[in-house]
Amino acid sequence: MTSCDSCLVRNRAICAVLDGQELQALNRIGRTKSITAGQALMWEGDDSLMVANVIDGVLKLSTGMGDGREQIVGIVYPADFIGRPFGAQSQHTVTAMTDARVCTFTRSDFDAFARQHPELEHKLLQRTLTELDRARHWMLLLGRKSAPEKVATFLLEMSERLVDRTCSISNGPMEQFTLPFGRQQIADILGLTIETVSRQLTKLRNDGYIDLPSRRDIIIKNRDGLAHMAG
Amino acid sequence: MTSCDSCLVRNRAICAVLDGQELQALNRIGRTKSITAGQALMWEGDDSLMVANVIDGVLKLSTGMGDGREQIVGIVYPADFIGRPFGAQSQHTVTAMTDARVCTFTRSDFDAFARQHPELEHKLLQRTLTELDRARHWMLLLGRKSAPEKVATFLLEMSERLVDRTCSISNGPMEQFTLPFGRQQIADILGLTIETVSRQLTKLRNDGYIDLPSRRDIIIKNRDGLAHMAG
DNA sequence: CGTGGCATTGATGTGGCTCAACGATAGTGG
DNA sequence: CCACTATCGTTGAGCCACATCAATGCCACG
Repeated sequence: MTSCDSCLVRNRAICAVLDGQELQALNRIGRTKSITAGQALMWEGDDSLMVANVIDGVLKLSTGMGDGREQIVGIVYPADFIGRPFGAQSQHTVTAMTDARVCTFTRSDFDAFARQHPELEHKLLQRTLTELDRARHWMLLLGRKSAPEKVATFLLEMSERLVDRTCSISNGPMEQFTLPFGRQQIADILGLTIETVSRQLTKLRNDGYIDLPSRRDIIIKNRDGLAHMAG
Repeated sequence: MTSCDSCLVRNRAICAVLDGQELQALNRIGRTKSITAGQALMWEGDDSLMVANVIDGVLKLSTGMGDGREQIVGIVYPADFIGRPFGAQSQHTVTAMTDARVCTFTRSDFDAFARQHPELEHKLLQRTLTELDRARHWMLLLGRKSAPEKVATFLLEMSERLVDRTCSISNGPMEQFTLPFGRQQIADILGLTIETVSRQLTKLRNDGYIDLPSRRDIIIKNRDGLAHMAG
């Protein structure tokens, strides 16, 4: 049995506010689960039956439109929380973009536990407020930014969010990183087509703002330039 | 002095979970404030110094881009909560779209009160989760829908949200309603230009989906048709 | 050495933006 | 009460950014 004590995200997930005894209780109702890249964990419109903490890996939240059109509405990293507590339905699909491990709870178990632990609810509230701010800020990008602005914003955002948090030595954004997803998914994040994303990236490379050593690797060569372009 | 007992939104705002005594305590730290249409209540980037409940009126949450580009990221109705508790900065501007009344608290007062009343925090958490779902769903519209789909979706959404909640007799969407804002603001909600909004509306009128008796009034004549068009 | 799944690149089309003129409506002051 | 004006909305013409359609290139895999 896996113990919370050895959990990789012990100090960063919402569990961080719990003491040893509370953690034991939470541990009893939790269950770690491994997912392979591409696999979905829950579906838009389904009954909300589970929630989870991400231990390892990157997942996407997405919503779609009958015809194939899809919009990625959130990206979830280790220590983030997924699922919809206190609600009947999942409003979006959760899919692993890399192999991932999550610590799952049935929603009813989690809801009951949370209601008995105000500190946990408070932490969850803080996270949710932050996510709401982030989502709303992304709406500006989707509604008002041009393709070059979108791509530049995206690269900067990624360089900040993909910082390897296990290594707390060098904080601040990274000048070099590997994207956890392909062009189609970048397009689905930015509300563009795959071709436009590709063209914008090669343009940024040709103009000396970035390098593209391989399909999924990015090197930022001119952060200020990108920031200026991001609008 | 205004008392919570006579508050219009007493049973729908987050305060609904508080008992008489708690409400008195909250009443002591709150202050009602009137705002005229067009006036801003807080600004993007400012220190988060106050939070509030909306008693009456409609307000917008918006974020902008240096040049004039603006995106409306939320619309706030009576009984909704505004502001950013437990955080240092307002992430968006709050502006009244109609004359409005709000019940304000300094952020520090509210934060302290909330931390002592888990039921209140729980209610706030539920609201925030719902708002997050709503914001993410709107991202699909902004990122992936065409102009006709956007406008159709907007009209349907408005007909559901503008239901006069003081009159609880006829629930369900309205076939006739008055928008609390003009064309520019519709454009800023949908990520379009004013001209495109205008054209789409007159097209919907010419095709018999809606009527436009005056600038701000909408009559829905073919809800199913609109729903189909919304994608 | 194929084969299949991405990514890039090019050619073409078009939806929505831009720029500009005009019309309607509400508010104002004579 | 009506002319005057400011504001807002509509309509038209033209254009451009991004989508679409199509071909080619690049690896990683068996």
